[in-house]
Amino acid sequence: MKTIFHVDMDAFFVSVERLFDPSLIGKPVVVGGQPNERGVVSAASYEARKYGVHSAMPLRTAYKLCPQATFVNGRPERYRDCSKDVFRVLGRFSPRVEMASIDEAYLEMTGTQRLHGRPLAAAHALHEAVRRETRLNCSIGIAASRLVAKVSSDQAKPNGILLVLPGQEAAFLGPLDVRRIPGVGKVTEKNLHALGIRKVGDLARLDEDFLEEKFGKWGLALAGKSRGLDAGGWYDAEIGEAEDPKSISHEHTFGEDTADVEALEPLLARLTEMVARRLREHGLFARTVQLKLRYSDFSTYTRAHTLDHATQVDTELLAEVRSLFHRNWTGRPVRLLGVHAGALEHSEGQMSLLEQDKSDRWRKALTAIDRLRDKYGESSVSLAAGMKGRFRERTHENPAGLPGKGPKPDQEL
DNA sequence: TCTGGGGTCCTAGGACCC
DNA sequence: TCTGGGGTCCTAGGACCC
Repeated sequence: MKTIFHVDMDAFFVSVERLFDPSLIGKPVVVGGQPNERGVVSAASYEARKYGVHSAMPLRTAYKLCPQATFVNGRPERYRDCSKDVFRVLGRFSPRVEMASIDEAYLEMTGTQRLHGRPLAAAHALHEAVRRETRLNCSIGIAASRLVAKVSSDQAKPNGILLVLPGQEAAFLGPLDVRRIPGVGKVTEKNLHALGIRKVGDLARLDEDFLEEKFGKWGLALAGKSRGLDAGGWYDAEIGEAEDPKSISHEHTFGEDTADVEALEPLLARLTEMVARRLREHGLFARTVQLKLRYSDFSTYTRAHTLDHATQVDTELLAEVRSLFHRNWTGRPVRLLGVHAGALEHSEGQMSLLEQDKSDRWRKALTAIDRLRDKYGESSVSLAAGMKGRFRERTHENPAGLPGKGPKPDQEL
């Protein structure tokens, strides 16, 4: 019988912010941005949740519900650093740790009894080690499947530990709302309610054929989940087997919608450069490029193109992105632009010797540029011709968008 | 309510091939 | 040309997660 831990950090972003600013402790805190900004809540403290604030809620709504809350901009680097600290602690409890997101992890604890004791004892030791070494609280769910471990950590919140004994899965899940099952969101919940299915137990009692008829493949998975099974896909994978990403994307919502090409083009270039850079970091090449356009009325369009060879070169990707943009943009004001790379491969695929040589030289040049950007900031080198002299992107390192130390801004290759 | 940004997985239709 | 059927690739969109 397997023993799996699901470790979930409590109000992670809020807790990290409180490490840096203890005056936030005990107060309603909203992480995600300022109340007058476009954006949504990334995390809310328990004090703010009392007023109905929750993650994914528009910031403006959160402000109406809880104007006395302190609104904090998210600082992803901080969260990544803290996440790594947590990961290091977890690594001492099992060689098989998988960060499922920035604030949650699965641990394969099967066969660790001799080293760490029985599951509950190990969980208490882990909880204490995390608290002591990161000053952050977490909740831990223990079960024989990923699914039940995850649901039980959720039930254990905040700051708790919950073990579901093998054989007790159905009894544990039965009384819970269907919404507690990972993968059941607003839409599926509504569809299930329409059929009179409200509790996981209702789901478990149903015939698999009925669920398959109503929901297709998803219905079968649902039947398994209602019984606590890790049926299908990622759930069945071994814990801690790192896989390559399947896609890499960046998108940005403008503070105000714009139809100004002098704003749209440079953003496309910057998003593409960020995507290309991450492709190189992973050693991956993209065969499909996708543009995302969102207009003022929130209508959203994606347009993709598959290349004849995979690439990680900024200019090749940008040429495609720009072409997609100009073929599809209606000229109306744009709310959001996004660049997405998919069909990722480990090499460019078949190429002539000449092309290969060109590609190698590109890779070397771009990798050198990546190092420059590490040193001097994202804005120090740009391939975006559209940016020349007209547009200075503001960056973290260079908040005023001014030319700084190091190489001249907007240097072209 | 006036709706971010990074992902994953699934569906469905059409093109194309055998 | 009135026309089958399966497999695979490509594209667009949507549900869902944190």
